[in-house]
Order: sequence, then C-alpha cells, then structure tokens
Amino acid sequence: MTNTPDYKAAILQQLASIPFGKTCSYGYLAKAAGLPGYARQVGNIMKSLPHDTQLPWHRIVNSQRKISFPIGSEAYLEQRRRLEAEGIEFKGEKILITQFL
DNA sequence: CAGGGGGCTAAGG
DNA sequence: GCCTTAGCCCCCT
Repeated sequence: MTNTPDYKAAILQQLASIPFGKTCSYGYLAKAAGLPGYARQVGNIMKSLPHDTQLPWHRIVNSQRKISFPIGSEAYLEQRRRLEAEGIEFKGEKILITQFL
C-alpha cells in the first residue's frame, strides 16, 4: 500500500470541494485530503495544473494569509483578481476573512 | 544514488 | 517587518 499512487487525486478532489468565496491554506487542504505534511505537494501540483483548469487553485493561499507568488507577478495578480472576483477582500497583501484556514 | 528545489509551515533571531 | 533553520514530501537532474 504505497500511498503515492493518487495522493494527487485526493488533493485535487479536496481542492474541487472548496466552496465559492472561501479560501484555505496548503497545509489545511493537504490535511483535509488525508495527507498531513503534503502542503508542498499541494503547491507543486497546482503548479503543474493546466492554465485552463476548472479547479479553484486561486482559493489556496499560504498560512500567512498571503498569495504565495512574488508580489506584482502575473501569477500573483491573476490569483488576486480571481479571489476579489469571489468577494474576497484584501488588506494590503493579506487576505481578510476566510472561514477556513 | 546524491543534490537541489518548490504556490509550504512553524519557530527563532 | 525581514531572513534563517529545520521538518515535511515528491520530482527532476
């Protein structure tokens, strides 16, 4: 029973279950998927997602409640745009609210 | 097989 | 607020 077969599937599935307008951290997502300690994998997987994916990758932020991308980078702006489009507010770089985390 | 790195995290200085 | 250390786990050289 190696658990490397589809830890990805578990993560992606968990990711897909995140409701509109909510956010959570990488670690939380991994844990919720039954894979504590896979925070890095979560990020790594997201990175390899196609740019046209349906998955809400933008709802995932780091434990500091910030977007894990260089500020001002395209990826950063892209994610921020999507989050604000869901009603998520920012205070500077930090994300407010979030019932998750 | 060893090394380095990544959308991470938590703890320290 | 910033940077470093250490732990975590998978993937590519």
